[in-house]
Amino acid sequence: MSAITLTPKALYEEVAEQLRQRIFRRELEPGSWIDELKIAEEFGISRTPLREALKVLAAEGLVTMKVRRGAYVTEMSEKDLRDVYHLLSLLESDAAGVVAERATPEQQQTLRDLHAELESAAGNREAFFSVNERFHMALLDMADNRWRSQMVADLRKVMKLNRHNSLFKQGRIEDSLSEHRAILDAMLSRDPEGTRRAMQAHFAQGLQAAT
Amino acid sequence: MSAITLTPKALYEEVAEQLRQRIFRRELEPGSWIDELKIAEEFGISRTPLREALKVLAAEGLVTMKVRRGAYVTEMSEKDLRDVYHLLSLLESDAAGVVAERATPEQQQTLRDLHAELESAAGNREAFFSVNERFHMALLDMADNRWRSQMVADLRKVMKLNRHNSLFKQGRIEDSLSEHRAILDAMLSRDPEGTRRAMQAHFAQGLQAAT
DNA sequence: ATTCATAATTATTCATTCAAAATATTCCGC
DNA sequence: GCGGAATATTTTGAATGAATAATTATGAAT
Repeated sequence: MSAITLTPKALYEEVAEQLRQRIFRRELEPGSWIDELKIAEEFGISRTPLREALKVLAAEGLVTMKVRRGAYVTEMSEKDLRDVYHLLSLLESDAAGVVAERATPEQQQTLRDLHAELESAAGNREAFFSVNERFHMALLDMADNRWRSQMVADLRKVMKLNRHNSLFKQGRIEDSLSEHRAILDAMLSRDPEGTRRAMQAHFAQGLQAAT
Repeated sequence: MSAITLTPKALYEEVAEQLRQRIFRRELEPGSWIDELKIAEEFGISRTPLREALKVLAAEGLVTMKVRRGAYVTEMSEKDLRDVYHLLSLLESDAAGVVAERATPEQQQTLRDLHAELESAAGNREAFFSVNERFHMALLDMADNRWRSQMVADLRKVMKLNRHNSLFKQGRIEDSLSEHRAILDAMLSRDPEGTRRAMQAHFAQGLQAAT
């Protein structure tokens, strides 16, 4: 009957995801060296799939490979943070503009629903963060450009390297919500330029809060 | 005296570059399967560094990994071509705007020089293509955002997968030159908005010629 | 004759082994 | 006691080998 799930993903993919989680949880700190032997032993695997996973993470920007000296968790400077924010703002505002132009009524409803979910999650930091991410990713999907979606996904990953990852300081959740409302309003009015501006304002505020 | 061996790059990096060349030369066709054994034998290496190189190329988007099926050269649809062009336009026009705002007199001179070189290379397709790439990359460098530079470099690589890679049909070189002139003029006048518009026009024309 | 199942072959994926390089430690000399 | 060189240990990088999974082909049954 049920799927025995024979190798849904390759081992190196699984390992890559596990490593991401460890990095995001700061169990592996930015700037620190990644001990291949130790990690391989902890995971109960050999070094080969681990090394392949590290190459994937290096391509994403999460780790940095130094020749003959192994892998290091990427360190984000203040400038890196600003630069990545700038790109996210550029890419996501563009995507939002596209969606404002082309969204079907069903897609508009989906966004309304997600926003409602976001409003009701305002009390819970974790839930808010999670729904927020879903909202942004849904938008990206609707904009229908797999290359942009991939880039944004990668940039959002490296963003998580920053210790001020908690984008949400005092009152930031309320501000973020009202910014989201502005984005949604412009989008539902099919106002691409207004949507882009609103999204850019959202990111500008986010950067402000993160630094 | 001289450098004896000096491993400047890791083997898998070398292999990745070799594979890129083969893909760009269409010795490995889009959609075709990459035979690990065969390639490893041709390069005289083992499968291990080759597999690591393939992971890097997969992250760049040049090859696509299928679970338990190996690596395939990525196929670019017409839509993919348009989507990638759209992103290059977005990212490079943004970069050009930044340079228009912040370029030092020395950097402005460098761009003038590169443009002059481009004008004089107008007769030679290969040379023109090469200088053109140098111009765009110099601009990216000056815009000083390593994340954007990396993304643009990757996107430009996947662009080369397209058979209409010859961005330059009849008369395209002359048009391209005049577009470049417009970009440069706006940039030297420190007109960010005009520079962005000129760069976007340049890419719109490029897409037109490529489809 | 066609379809389904099983077996065999082929290729990917992971582990183990080996070699080379870099760093750290120790020993000897000044 | 300090500094430098040599050796040893640690660690990355590459190769080979073993095992698993998938596809294809063949055979049998309906």
